[in-house]
Amino acid sequence: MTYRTEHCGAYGPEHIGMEVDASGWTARRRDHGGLVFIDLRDRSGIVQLVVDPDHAPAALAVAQSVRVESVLHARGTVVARSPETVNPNLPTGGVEILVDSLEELAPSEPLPFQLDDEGVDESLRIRHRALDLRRDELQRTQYVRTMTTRLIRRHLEDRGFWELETPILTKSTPEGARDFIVPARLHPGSVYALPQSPQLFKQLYMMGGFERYYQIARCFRDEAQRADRQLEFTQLDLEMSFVTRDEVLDLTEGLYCALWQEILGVELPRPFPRMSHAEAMRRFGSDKPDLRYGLEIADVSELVAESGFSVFAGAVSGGGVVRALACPGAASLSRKDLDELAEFAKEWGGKGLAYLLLDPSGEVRSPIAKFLGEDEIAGIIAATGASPGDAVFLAADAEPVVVRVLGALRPHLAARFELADPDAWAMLFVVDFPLFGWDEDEQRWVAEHHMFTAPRAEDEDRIETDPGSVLSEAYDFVVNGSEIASGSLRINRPELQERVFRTVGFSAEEAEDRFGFLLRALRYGAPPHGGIAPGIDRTVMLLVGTESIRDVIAFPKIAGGFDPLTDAPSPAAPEQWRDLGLPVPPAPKAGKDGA
RNA sequence: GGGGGCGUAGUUCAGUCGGUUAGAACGCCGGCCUGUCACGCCGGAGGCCGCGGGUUCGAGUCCCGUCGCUCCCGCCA
Repeated sequence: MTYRTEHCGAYGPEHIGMEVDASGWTARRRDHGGLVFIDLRDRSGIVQLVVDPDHAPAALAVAQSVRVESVLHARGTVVARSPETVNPNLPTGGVEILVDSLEELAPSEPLPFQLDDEGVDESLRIRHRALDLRRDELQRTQYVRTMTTRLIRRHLEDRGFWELETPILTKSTPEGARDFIVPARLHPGSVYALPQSPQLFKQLYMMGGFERYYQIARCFRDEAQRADRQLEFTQLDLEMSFVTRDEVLDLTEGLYCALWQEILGVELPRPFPRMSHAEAMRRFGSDKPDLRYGLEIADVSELVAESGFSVFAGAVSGGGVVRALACPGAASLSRKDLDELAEFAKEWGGKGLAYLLLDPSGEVRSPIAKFLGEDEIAGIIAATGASPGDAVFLAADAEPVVVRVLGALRPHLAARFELADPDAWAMLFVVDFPLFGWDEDEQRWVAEHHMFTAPRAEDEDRIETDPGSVLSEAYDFVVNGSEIASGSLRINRPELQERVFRTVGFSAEEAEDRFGFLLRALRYGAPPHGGIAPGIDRTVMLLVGTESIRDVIAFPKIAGGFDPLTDAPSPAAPEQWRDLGLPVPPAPKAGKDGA
């Protein structure tokens, strides 16, 4: 007894004449009354079963009653299809299995949705995820995912990395994202936290002399979800000792070249470009610019400082800037489109959006043209490289506002005018991030990356005197405008770590309380070390070309962190609360549909 | 926490200016059909129009609230 001789998709001419067992799901059934065709499907593909009553009368009754997605086991003979019945759209379409006997191993009820329906509500699909996962698209996606982690392991193992584990129940730390908290039953009032990343443990591995660590690590952040963010997600977490920034970047580059080569057959040009954070912000208004298209931002402050257009002149005299970008083909935008773009700019904090439309004839149309001198208009066109048919958009305000507005406008316009080549790959390392950023709400310096990031050696002496000017050894890996990985060289001397803690406002006691275990380890000789953490989910999203992280996670949560599959999170029983020494909360609000 | 979009049959959707008994496709159920591969043909069942309130002679349609889904902002070291 065997369920299958071959997987469904593996049948071909070489099996003709063979007596075989075939099992799988009923993908489709075509009942001709006297003759029934069944598309039998498994992970590998589809093979057609033919149930002919002249050949196997008993099998016909089974074949006529099975519903789609029922699980079948057939015995029969592989036969060649006659030339006119060959199906060229099916890899196995040259053959079929003439059924001798047919057994329904597990019937399926009528489906809550059809597998090939477009646009089925996602919470319904996730609720029936075992069914949904049978879809070709999700099968392929999970295969790319398994290929990705397999290649990662091979690539890193070949380079001396050890796959090492880190705790899931760990210590809650301040700063950064909200922690998921796990009450500790044996220590009433105390909690564990789920890791936001294995950051400190991998550093301890380096201090423990392990040299090269990696882990396909699940990370947890109790923050709002997004199209590309889940409460729990997977990172390739890696760390190296006695390493320089460029060695980490080279390794990352080599890994991604291997992934793209082996999974997509794409040869990525090396080296990947490296751009300073300051340059990225200045030229593209973003720390993760999409370099598949231009739309580069030009500073025209000097040009319009004395302009008759008071908005421009006023911005410059008030210490702000005027910057512009040219969008190809945008001269044809309607008044309504332009109003919407101005509205878009306001949503991002701008006061509005000025524009010049360059007609194909070369004539310039603009509500503000009458305030601008000929030379100003010519200068703006020259600075942005605008051509006839383009539109130039200008923002005038304080520099951070202008950067923010134009930085948001750039991908918005690129999407509107389909400026990004869908087949292009724009890999980029952004380097030289600031070490600190000023938090307006809390009125203090905060770590831009995280508190364990090393400052550049040449900036170290300004940590106390001018924190905002200190650049760090942090870097991001950006693909097509998405942040795919983030990393840094770490601090490896306790006194430097203490200086950073002080700068972000930690007292010595707080630092000791929160990160005593790190400081303790640093005191006994930490190697220079650094690493990076590429997002596995986002990498797979790129490889399969999806916009939604839920497409690459087998069992994702929907908005609000709810899991329609298991209905998690679910209320804890009163005795569970009591076990934890916690008060029993009031009954939760009414559920779905106000029922 | 805030803003936008969407909630009509099992699924995806249509539903005119507020007006008769809310439609289509697929699926489901029954019948016919021996070469289909999105099989075909005939027939049938299936609706608290998310929920609650309001306006109106009359509400799927307009208004308010609410719940759900979704995208975005905040947030995400």
